Amino acid sequence: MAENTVLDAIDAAILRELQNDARISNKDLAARVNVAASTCLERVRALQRRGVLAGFHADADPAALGRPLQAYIAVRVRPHNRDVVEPFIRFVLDLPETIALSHIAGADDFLVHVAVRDAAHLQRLLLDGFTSRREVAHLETQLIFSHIRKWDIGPM
Amino acid sequence: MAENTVLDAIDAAILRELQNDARISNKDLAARVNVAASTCLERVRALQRRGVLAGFHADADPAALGRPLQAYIAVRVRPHNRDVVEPFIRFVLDLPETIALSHIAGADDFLVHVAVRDAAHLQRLLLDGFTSRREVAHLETQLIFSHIRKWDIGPM
DNA sequence: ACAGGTTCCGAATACTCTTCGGGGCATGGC
DNA sequence: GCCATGCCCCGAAGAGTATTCGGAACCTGT
Repeated sequence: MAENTVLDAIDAAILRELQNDARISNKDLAARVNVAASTCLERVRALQRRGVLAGFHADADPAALGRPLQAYIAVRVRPHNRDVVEPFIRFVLDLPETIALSHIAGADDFLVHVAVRDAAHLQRLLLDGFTSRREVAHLETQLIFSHIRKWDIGPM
Repeated sequence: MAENTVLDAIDAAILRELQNDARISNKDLAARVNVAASTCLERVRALQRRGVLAGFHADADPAALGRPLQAYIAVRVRPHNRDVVEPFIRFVLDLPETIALSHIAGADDFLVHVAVRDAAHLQRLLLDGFTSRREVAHLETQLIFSHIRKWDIGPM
């Protein structure tokens, strides 16, 4: 199988199963995709080597951790150069409220996905965390009613 | 330990380790958090029962799957009522390009996170997938330069 | 102090992981 | 056609791990 082609049927099935349940035993995984356990193990390792499988992560529920409110914060950073942007990224990633951070093209420069306790907590985060920083030129906050992440993405 | 309190130190450590590597063996996990394997196993199951641990998922790299370009699509859906919104959500989640979908409060109604092959693919998705639908009143697309997801979120 | 409840541990069995040698099958050269 | 080569796959078996369960230790309120 060439390195640059899409996945074959077995790899795609392995990917699907592991995205669905990363803690499945290798034996059960092998049974689901109809190969021997040893074959399955080697294919999983190959997928990791190729970078297709980037990692395995437990999904913690922010609400169960006392952070039931989520929001997107769109941020414009001025001036938008490396010396300003890189410390800003580090700052955002160090915030415990941050779940994800995107650097985007458009009117806004960053989209920060946060999970907080309540509206007061969000307000404090915006005022003390963001608007107090000099490089933050503009903020726009959108509450998230619901956020659905599709776990099983595949080749197209 | 009360059900409504935050996690104790051991649970927090288990959560951190499993978010970091969901396929760690129970024995290694127990060693890392300094409890017996049997204790560790029971705590992990309790965290699942309590809903703190919502699942375990392999993280596949969209770029390695031939979809190196990501974007946010902000969508306004009119009329914004249940009969229109629910089919729209199903439609978006069924698209293979979709990675995540947020229902948000603000000028826009939804934020769709997609991964595509290239700009032409994105254009086709927007024109054929979204603007051709009658309930889609407005679209705004932002390319994503980089997207960083923080895997280890914890109690605050 | 003691009863009741909870949490933790370690031993033991059942089960799983992982390695490794070898078989089968496609591909390509001659 | 026929063999050599490389690739993928498999099963066996020892090493390692998961899981259960009985009992010890520890709170906590009376």
